[in-house]
Order: sequence, then structure tokens, then C-alpha cells
Amino acid sequence: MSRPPLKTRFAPSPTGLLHLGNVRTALFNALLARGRGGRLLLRIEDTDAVRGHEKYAEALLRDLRWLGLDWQEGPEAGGDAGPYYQSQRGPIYARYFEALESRGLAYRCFCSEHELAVARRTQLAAGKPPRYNGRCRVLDPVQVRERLAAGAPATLRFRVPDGERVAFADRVRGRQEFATDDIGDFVIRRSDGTPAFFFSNAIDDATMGVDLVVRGEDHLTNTPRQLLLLRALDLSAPDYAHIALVVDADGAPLSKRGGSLSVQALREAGWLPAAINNYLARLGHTYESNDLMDFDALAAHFAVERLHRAPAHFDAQQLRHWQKEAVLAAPEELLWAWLDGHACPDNRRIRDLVPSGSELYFVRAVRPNIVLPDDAHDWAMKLYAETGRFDHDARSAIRAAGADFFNAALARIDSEGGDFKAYSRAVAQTTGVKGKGLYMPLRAALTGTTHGPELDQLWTLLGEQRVRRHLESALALLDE
RNA sequence: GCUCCCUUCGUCUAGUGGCCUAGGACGUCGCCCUCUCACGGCGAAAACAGGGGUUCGAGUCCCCUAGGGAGCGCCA
Repeated sequence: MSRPPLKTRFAPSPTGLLHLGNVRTALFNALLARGRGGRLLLRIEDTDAVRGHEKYAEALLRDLRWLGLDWQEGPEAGGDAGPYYQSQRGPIYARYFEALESRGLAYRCFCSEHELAVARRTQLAAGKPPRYNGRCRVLDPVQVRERLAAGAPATLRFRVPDGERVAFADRVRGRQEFATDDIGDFVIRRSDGTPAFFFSNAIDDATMGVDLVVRGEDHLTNTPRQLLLLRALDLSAPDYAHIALVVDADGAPLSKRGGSLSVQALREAGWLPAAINNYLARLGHTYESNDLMDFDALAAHFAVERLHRAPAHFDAQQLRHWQKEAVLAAPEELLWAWLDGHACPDNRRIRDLVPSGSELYFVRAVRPNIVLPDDAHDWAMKLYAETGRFDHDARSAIRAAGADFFNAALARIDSEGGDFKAYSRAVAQTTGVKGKGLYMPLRAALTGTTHGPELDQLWTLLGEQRVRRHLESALALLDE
């Protein structure tokens, strides 16, 4: 049953930040490679000099690493099939351009962008498919040389064969078949000499030994072009798996939504890699287990065959669920580092609020009540900084208890040496109050609100002095 | 316009002709636990887009309609 190692790839264009849609594709490729003991290849598709920015490429690497999507081949990882930046692969592409052109499988096109745009518009208006009309297909070779010599800008177009059918077996959608007559001759080299996507992308997958290409379904109907290209060059094609896109809650494509769902924004807001990976691996895909899984477990049970074919809606509620699971599962030290690494809304650091020495105890106490670092910050503020601030329900609880209750509570602090159980029993004894009537006013006084973590833990966390301050502030409220 | 893809609870999905009175998860609601919130436990409401076929039998196969998406770029 052992299958051969598998090389998958992720080939982003550094033209923007990674968003949940892109990164899901990266995750699937990483999962597939890991699950089969294979390799993930990362290739940066920065052919477009204008749009490819170094800072985006750096952000890309950083975001992928943060999510734990490590690649075994590519930038910073090395490999035999490099370079892994397309901007550095010019000589490789040149060989294949030459091969195609010398065999008459590609030709120069002198049509200007303006002319092409006009032609497209005309075709569309006439109810025809907007395809290249083949004007330069039959240019006289002598004429071509003259125009090139005169410095006329020209693209290189691939000559798509007439009257053929191209078929392939998509790993998620099954057999696909297209007519070459529906495909116009397409540009493989821009007039500035850079390779176009269809070309460089296909050449690289083939020459880098990629076995399986998992990519968005927006590439499905373009696949026959790449197959034609590879066939013309005698290169073997990888398997393809076209996955459905992720759309937002309204069904609109995610990519158009911009920054709010970028990996960077999610990281900065405090979403954990484990939450994002568990959510994404189940978006359009299903696992038997509903438990939080680590990367290896996600990989072990991931299957292309289990991918749903319809676009999946992004659902913040579900992400939130996995975040809760991730927070509950993380080691305390890691959680503290996570909290400490995030700026608070008021630019105060959480380490300046939580007394040193009690960080892990703080984490233990508030963990069940937090989803994002901001939530922890709120608790830290309530416990350590906001003495005297009470919400509506807290005020009601404090008023209902009355001054005598808090005077008694204050009087009993010293006698019970930091044990909340003993302390609350003592307060119950002197006040004659128990149950909710006892705990609620204490909770309200200590936290300023009527819900939150276990009281005995908060008690230990606060310590005698702070408990005293909070109780006194409750008393002060009653004096107003 | 043409080509291609898709359509099960609000959402993610199970389901490959009888095991489906359509299962699970998130969310929602109720009950239990409990000082509160969260966790946990139990339970409820909630879906086969519509119409035709094929078949003894259709969520599952075929056709049509509707709706959604993608592609047809010197963008990737």
C-alpha cells in the first residue's frame, strides 16, 4: 500500500499579502506532501517586474513559516531544481522559447495592446468569444525580420493546434475535455521579454519535477493550454487537482475582500496557527474526527478525494471555535508568550499589568475565558488596573450585598491566610450569607463584572493587598 | 456571448441506487452541572434548488430550468 513520495508545490505571486484563500491552497499542498512523506516545493512567481515586490515575497515566507507550512525545496531551503524565483530563471525559459519558435510552434505578434483591446471589445459586442484573431499567425518571415530589426515590439504567441481535443483527469473533478478550437493563440513571452504565466508556470512545474499541482479552480479551464505547451516541448505534465475557491459569507470571492482576512492581519489579531490550520483543513474537506489535530494528524488523514467541489463560505464562527480549542490545548508557557507578544489596545503590554511570577497562574485562570489576546488584556485590566470600575450588573450585585457585607469581608481577609475556601466560609459565617448571595458580590467587587474565571483562582492570583483594594472600592461605591 | 465547473440544515459537510423516518460538526435554543461566564453532559429546531425522466426503488443515474462560480488578458 505504500505510495511513492510526492512532490507538491505552492507557487504564489508576490503581489499582495497571503489571504485565507491562498493559504488554504498552500496548506493542502503541504498536507499532501507531509502525509505521503514527500516534499513541498515553494516557487516565487515574480515574473512581472512591476508588480512583484520584494517585501511581499518576504511577507509570504514569514506567513507560511508562522503557520508551520514548511517547504523542503525553494527559497531558504535550497534544492536541485532552482532557482526558485522565476525572475532568475530567464536562461531556462529562453531555451524553451527558442525550441518552440524554431519549430514553428510559436510566432511573433506585433499587435499592440490597444489593437487587441479594440478587437476584444468588437468580438464581445458581436456575441463572439474574445479570442486572439490570429492576425500575426501568417506573417511573412521576411517581414517579421524587418520589423524586429526596426525595433518593433513583439510578443511571442503559442500556436494552438486546430481541431483537436485535450483531455486530462483532474484529481478532484474527474475527466475533463476541451476543444483546442475554443482556445486562442496565447502570449507566452511579453514584449518586454518576460515570460507569461501560462508558460513559466507550466515549464517550472515540469522541469522542477512536481508530481501534483493543487491549485484553485480558476485555473481549470486554463489547464489545456499548459498541457498543449508541455506536449509541444516533450515535457511530462504533473497531475492536477483543482480545488474550489473560498468565498465570503455573501458568496463573493475572498480575494476581492482585501486585508481583513490576510494571514498577517489574523496573526496580528492573535489567531493561532493551529486554529487557522484546523479550520482551513476542514473548509471544503472533511475529517472523521472533530477534535483539534496537530499538523501531522491533519496530514495523515487529508485526502484529495475528500475535497468538496463547490465553493466554501468563510465562516468566522467556525474559525472562532477552532481558536477556542487551540487556546485550550496550548501549553501555558506558549500561551503566555502569545499574550505577551501582542500589543494591547491601549499600547500597554500585558507583562506590565500581570505581576511577574504569576504569569502562568494568570494564564491558567483566564484561559477558558479568552479567545484572543485582547480578551486576556481585558481580564488583566480588570484584575490589576481598573479598581473601582464596575459594570451595571456588578453595581447591582454590590448594592444588593450592602456595606455590612463588604466590611465583614474586609475584616476577614487577614485571618485566613490566602485560602479562598476558608475565607469564603469565614465571610459566610459572619454575614450569614451563602451561595450566590455570597459569591456574586465578591466576584463583582474583585472583577467589576458578574461573570468570569473561577473565583478561587482569581483570589489566589490577586493576593491579599489587591483583594483588599477591590473590596474597599466596592465599599466606596456604596458611599456615593 | 461562448466554454467549463458547481448546487444536502444558517455555515462546513457525511452520503457513490435499498443500511436515509437524510448522519456529524459549528452556530442557535432548552435542560443539567455551577457563585457567574466558559468547559463538559443531555436534548431540540434546522437541508436533498425546481421540474421531468430511468428504475420495483433516487439525495445518489439521465435531461431541462433556475441560481452561483470560473475562464476566454502582454494578470497570476
